[in-house]
Amino acid sequence: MLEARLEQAQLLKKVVEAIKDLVQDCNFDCNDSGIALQAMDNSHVALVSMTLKAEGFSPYRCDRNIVLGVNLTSLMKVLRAAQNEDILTLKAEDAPDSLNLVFESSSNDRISEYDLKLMDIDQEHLGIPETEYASTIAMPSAEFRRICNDLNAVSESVTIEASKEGVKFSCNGDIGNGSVTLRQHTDVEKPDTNIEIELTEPVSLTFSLKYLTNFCKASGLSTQVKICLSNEVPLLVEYNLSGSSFLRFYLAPKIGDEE
Amino acid sequence: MLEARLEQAQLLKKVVEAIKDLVQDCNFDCNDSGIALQAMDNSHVALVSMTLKAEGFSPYRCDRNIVLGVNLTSLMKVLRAAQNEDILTLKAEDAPDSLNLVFESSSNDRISEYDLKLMDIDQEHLGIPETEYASTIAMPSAEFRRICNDLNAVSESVTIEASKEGVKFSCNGDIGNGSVTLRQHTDVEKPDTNIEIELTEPVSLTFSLKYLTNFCKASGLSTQVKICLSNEVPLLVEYNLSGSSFLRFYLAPKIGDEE
DNA sequence: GTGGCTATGT
DNA sequence: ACATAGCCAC
Repeated sequence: MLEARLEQAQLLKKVVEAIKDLVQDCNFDCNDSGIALQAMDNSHVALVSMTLKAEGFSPYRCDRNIVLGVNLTSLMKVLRAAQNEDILTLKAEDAPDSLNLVFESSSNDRISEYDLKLMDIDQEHLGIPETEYASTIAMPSAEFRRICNDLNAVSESVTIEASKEGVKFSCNGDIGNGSVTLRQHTDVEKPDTNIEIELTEPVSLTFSLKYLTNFCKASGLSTQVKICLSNEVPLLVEYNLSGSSFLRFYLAPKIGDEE
Repeated sequence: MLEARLEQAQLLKKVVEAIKDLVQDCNFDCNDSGIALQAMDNSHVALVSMTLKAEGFSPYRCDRNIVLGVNLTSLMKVLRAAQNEDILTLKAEDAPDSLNLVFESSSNDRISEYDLKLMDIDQEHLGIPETEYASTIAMPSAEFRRICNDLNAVSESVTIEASKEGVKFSCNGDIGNGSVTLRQHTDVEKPDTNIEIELTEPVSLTFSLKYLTNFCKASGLSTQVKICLSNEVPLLVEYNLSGSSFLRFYLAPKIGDEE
């Protein structure tokens, strides 16, 4: 059986909020190392990969592999019942037909309990190759969100160019064009505001802003975001959660005339 | 004639806001003790009972009984003209065909005046029996609203069970089920947050969440709400206003297969 | 001044 | 159902 106690119910709430527009139904794969989720969006352009490590829970217990097939819209309805400081415990049997969620108020005078019906979801196995990226950009997640939202007002897609001078987000649209250029910036006093650019080779790729703005719903989960690029390879947008848990989004670049 | 001056126009505004979705037209019965309203909703499942005592007005004057037949949608349109700190004076003749509403800004530099046409409404007399309830729960009105809204995401009806352990709100729906359990809680420092459960006998009753969430629109009128239950008797949801004025909602329980 | 919550409109 | 804007609390 699974029993996983999460001090911050809102962590799961934010994760589901960030991915429910991309994926309707998906499997949460639980084993002794934690809870993981991989799913493609309906149009098979984007891929979501989340891992919540066992260490992020206290306690965490999962004797054997359990697959929880969840409708994320229904899960979201339940998670909305979590108040800000609630502690969430997830429980499921070994061959579950429902997932049990218990919210305890920190003051302990309120307990809410929900059973969410599960479903069988065909698991298309998603091999996500480990990739050495040509460029990796770390920046404040709020800044990335701002850039995507701003450029989204001008165009449907953005070209991201990383070079040793910095990183440039640019787009062309009917009403005109726009670009934002960032250069490296480190402040030991405020590491959250750092912009770090690693580069082995210049890259220039174009992506759909609709997806990127969607990914940016996860900004609340982490002050920093990592953007990994290689030519002709899907972009990786990574939010690191506490204790080596993470939420990653992959997005195939647009090619040629699509741009 | 009636002349009633209400320091807080928004009191009446909130009351009408809370009941206008249940009742379209109703009589305001005015006499020397105050202004009262009783009405059933269209489907005759819920009943609203409001009393604004004369003491809540200053001054208050009503020589003889006056019945004001009001369309609440029209009244609401007029009350929306009230600003936050406005003082409201209600005036009517003895056999009125209109209700006069005057809004004065507290700084006294603006006066708005409206005359609302009245209508004849057949008064079905509603005898509301005094009941000794098997259980009475007092709790923060915001918390009750939160519970009703959360459970409303899962199901159309809620079962309220009061026992000596506490009170449990539970529901069953297509996507799963949910419950919220509260236990007694008193804090002399913050009496607004108290949860008090009186019980002479355990009760378990099921109600439509559509109506309950509707009642909860009155939450802004009082920090606390009182929920009174007896088996097979309509639920009473009571919001106490200043000076023994009150707004009460009654709701017949669902029985048997309806649940 | 900031953040959370509620209510409302699309 | 989502996003926004106003309100209230911290």
